[in-house]
Amino acid sequence: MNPEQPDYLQGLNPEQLSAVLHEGGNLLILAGAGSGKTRVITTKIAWLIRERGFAPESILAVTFTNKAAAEMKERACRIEPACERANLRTFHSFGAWLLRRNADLAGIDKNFTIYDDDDSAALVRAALPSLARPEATRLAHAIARAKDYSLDPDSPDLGAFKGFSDFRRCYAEYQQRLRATGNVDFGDLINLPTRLLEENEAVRRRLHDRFRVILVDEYQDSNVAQFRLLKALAGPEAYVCVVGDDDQSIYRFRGAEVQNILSFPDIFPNTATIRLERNYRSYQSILSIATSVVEKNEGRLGKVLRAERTGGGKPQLAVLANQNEEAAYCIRIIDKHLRNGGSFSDVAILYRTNAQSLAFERAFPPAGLPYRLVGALRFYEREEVKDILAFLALVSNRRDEIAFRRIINKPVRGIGDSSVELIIEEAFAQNQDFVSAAAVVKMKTAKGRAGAAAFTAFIDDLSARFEQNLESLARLVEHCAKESGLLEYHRGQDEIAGSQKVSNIDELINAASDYPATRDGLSAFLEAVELDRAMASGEVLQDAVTLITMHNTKGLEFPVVIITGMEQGLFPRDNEEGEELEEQRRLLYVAMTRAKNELYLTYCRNRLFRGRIMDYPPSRFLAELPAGSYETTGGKLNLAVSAAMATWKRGMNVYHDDHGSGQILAVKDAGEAGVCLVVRFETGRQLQFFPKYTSKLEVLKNNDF
DNA sequence: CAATTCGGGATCTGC
DNA sequence: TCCCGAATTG
Repeated sequence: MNPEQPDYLQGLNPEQLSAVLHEGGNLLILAGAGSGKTRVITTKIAWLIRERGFAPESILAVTFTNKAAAEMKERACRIEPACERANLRTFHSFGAWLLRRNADLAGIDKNFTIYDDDDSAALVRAALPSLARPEATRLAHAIARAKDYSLDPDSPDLGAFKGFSDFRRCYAEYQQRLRATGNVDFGDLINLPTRLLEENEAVRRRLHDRFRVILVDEYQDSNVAQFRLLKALAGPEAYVCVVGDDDQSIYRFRGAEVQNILSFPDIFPNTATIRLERNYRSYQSILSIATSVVEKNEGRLGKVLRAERTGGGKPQLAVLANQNEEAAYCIRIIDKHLRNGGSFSDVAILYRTNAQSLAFERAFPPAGLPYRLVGALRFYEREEVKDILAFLALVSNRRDEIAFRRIINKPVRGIGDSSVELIIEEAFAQNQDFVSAAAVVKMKTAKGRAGAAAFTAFIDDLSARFEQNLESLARLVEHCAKESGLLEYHRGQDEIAGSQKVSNIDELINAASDYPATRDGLSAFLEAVELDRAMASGEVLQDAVTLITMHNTKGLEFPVVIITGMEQGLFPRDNEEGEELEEQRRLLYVAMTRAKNELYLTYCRNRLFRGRIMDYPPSRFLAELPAGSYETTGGKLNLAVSAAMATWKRGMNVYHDDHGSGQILAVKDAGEAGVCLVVRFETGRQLQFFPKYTSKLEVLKNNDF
């Protein structure tokens, strides 16, 4: 330890210190889980400002989640308050920031709103009415992936996106329709700034001149489009530092490209590489079991994590009957933790899908457990929020087709599908916005006429209120909720369904109070809601258990972690093989390495799924864990079944020595006997087999699994 | 033409 | 269970 170093550099280990003090070329930090990378980044930002004289405004740090961005800002400001003025954002938030300031040059409306995946799918349906909904969703998904790879409709590489008869034309149609609305989707938030930088020298110079330091956290989850933006943004003078861990790459499904981290030193010359392999977070027993998971993967750089903390017990696996017992088990763990002097906020309950939170949300309040639900609001909860936002979006931009379609007849005002299409066509034909078109088009019924008049008058009234600038934004949003009739409408829905829509609207109104009642304030508010799904989800409880998806835990840590739902078919899903399966292993690795002191896993023998009780064998990941790496409570596990379930799947084509070709109709848990297969052969016969006892059955190669 | 009802089919992760 | 789309009724 060097006594001449400033206080905030004391306590860094040699690798961390060299990462903070590195200058000159570019820097790649390969940082294992819990190796203190956030500390390195925040310390580095503070050091650059304090010791190296960088203006805070010249520093850009991007992360992947809002939670991580907020935490980074808080920790950096704690060391050096001037960090408040540095640009610490998510990639998408940075893209939106850049586009708002250069909207004219990028060819879009300054008050653009951001289309999420649902909006994009709705736009695909509007542009291509012949598509059924599932197909439109798949197409929207494929377009989003193309944008992740920075591919335009005329890019020659689009051939990789198969599965649609005319993908190029559909993509082009979508893109044209999107530009007509004046709005952007998530992919545009990355690609439009890149294009602006690449094509406009003045903008490029200005930004190169401004950003002298660019840091990227969770770099293993960047996609090709983000890599290209980073390249375009980094001027010849810029210092680029990226931090990542290939074992924690968990967003391949949305275009993340591990190649970015491997090729970084080739693209950014004079790159030094520093590895952080000392883990300060978890006990060795937790690191060992986590490492044993990713060791099963083939394509990895490979690194050794060493625990700096000694002690700690073995991870526990609980075998439980169903999701209610699972919630009860979690309550017992939390109670025990509290009795030992811990607090609610020490505990996180992790799951693979958001739908799994429901059992905990039901079981916790009666047990007196406060909880905080992190991340995605479920769709039905968002419905009413999006309705209100659609009115506001229309005030912001009257060409917003999806917002218009969403609320033109909600609550019902006698304007049916055919009338809506009439208005849309009129708007396109006359090149005018949808609200004006609604005022002009002749409705076919008296009800429709009255409805359209009331609608346009209401939008005009809302717009006027923004111009007058008399009320706060929260009051304007409240006015909108009441006078649109949506509040009443959703109150009725609440009474029918017992839902919480009105209180969600109240939360939305509260969230608006942080923004000024101007058009720019409205745009900022809409952007924040779109980019931060957690924002409108309610007040932050002081001390509460965290309910969170495994994906959302990236970058977080908790003294006690319970990973729930270790069932084959849920985690991993049965169709996940190869690269996808490896990604799921990395996800489990991420989940396990969030735990500081105690790690629990739960497996439920059956689970309520789509209103039905379904049997599940244990996750194949449990079968992969070394025998002594954890302790089991609550019952014996039949891991033979999960291994067999991984081999035999419903729908597979099989061949039997005696009966010929056939297809698997069902795979049943047969306990000690492994699995029982129900097979229908081409001869029409339907028979059952136990693969454990016969070798006459084999999997045919022509399966899509 | 608009609004409601009923039956079949689906399944995640997130900026 | 929930949601979509076809079919039916007002």
